[in-house]
Amino acid sequence: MLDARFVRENIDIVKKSLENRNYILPLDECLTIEGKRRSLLRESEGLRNRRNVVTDEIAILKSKQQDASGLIEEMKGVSHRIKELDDKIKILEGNINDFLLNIPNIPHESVPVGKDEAENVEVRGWGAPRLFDFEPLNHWDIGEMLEIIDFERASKIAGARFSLTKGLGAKLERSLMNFMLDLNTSKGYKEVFPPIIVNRESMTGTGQLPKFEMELFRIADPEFYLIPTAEVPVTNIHRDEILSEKDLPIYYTAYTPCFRREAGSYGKDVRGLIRQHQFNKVELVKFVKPEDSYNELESLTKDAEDILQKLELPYRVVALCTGDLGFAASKTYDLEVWLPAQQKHREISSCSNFTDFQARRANIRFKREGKKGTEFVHTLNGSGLAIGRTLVAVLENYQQKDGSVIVPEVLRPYMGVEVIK
RNA sequence: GGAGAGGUGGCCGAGCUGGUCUAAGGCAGCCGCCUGCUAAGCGGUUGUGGGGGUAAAACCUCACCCAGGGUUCGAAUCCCUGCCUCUCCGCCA
Repeated sequence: MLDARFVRENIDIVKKSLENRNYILPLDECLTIEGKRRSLLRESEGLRNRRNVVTDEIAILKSKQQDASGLIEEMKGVSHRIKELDDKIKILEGNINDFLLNIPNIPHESVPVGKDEAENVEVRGWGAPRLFDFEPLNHWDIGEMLEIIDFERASKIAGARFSLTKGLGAKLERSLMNFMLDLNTSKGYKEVFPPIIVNRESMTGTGQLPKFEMELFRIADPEFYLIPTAEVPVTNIHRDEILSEKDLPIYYTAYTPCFRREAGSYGKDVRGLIRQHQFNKVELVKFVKPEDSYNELESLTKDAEDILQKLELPYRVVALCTGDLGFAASKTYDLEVWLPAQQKHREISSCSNFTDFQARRANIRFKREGKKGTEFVHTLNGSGLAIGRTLVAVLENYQQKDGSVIVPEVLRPYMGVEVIK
């Protein structure tokens, strides 16, 4: 969410941002409502001031056994008027808030301007795609041949876009999870294991609600939501808190299952593990001081890249353009891993700086030493990494002609074997 | 699921027969004084958000005693609803 005062004082910046993101919102109308709200608020507060004064006078008169009926009559009218004004103000505030909640974050000046993902910019690459002396198979064929992934039974149990790993496949999933958590915690990220169903406030705090309800699994009664990413519970750890400057930066890493409706993606990636309703992911989350957040984005991205490098999987880093940038993000790097069967790079991590956008919604502030007042922290997060897609990348990149799969060096202590066959 | 207790300022804790509560008192923190010494004493000070004001401050003002409604001229205090915490019983991974 943007600050109402920021919007009214920087209307041109906000308009430019919306234009670059291909958004159309009636900003001027919102500003008119905001002006109206402030004038009503002033009237209401003036009357309250009057009432506070007169109420004390009434108390004094009564204690002296004197008549106060005139003042009481007057105050009846004043209180009535205050209530009228407050009702109007509340409606206007609701309108303004709904409006602000639907304004996306402002892209950083370094973000390339572009219409859609075709205009994203490759920043760097790492590793060379392996040369195969045979036709590489899709991961779902490898998985079924080795009997480590079972799509049919998963759809019997739950439905389409669910999967079941077993044997060394299940162990590979668990090994990836442990490897990533161990690596991340060795760099100072604190491991947390949060709730994976959350309330509406948490979803609103990180920006999933109210705009993206259709993408979430919801539990109706009582109302809860399944998290689409650990970003939600982990960022909300500090909702409505005032941190002290010396607490910052705070780094967390968390493994959680993630749940997504994938509404609107019918026909996309229908086979395999790429797009599932339920998948596992290890996430990196940071709370930092405003002046540090863009440097922290670079180091967070490097930390995610390091996982791919240690797994020796080729990838590239892409800076998202304004048209492809997520709602809450001011800047995002996607990591895309090379998948030989598809002959394509596919997203395996998305690292974003949300500046104060989530912090304002979730009310996460900090206090500087020796300074009055509070400021919003900046929040960042990135996958480190999506486990299902990493499993795909390992199977496809490490497959052998005989159908077996070599276990990456760094996973062998976790797997206990060198080859899956 | 049944029975009971409770949610007050950074923390502890009074107030809860409605009106100097602009919330006592204590602790902690900060500033100063005194005292020659890691102690004690004395005085002062301390939150958050909004509106106005200013070059920026100062300053003025409104709101905040879990949240949301209600009663009243006036609510921390009375009434209703919800959320959360704790204790006991039952059930359960």
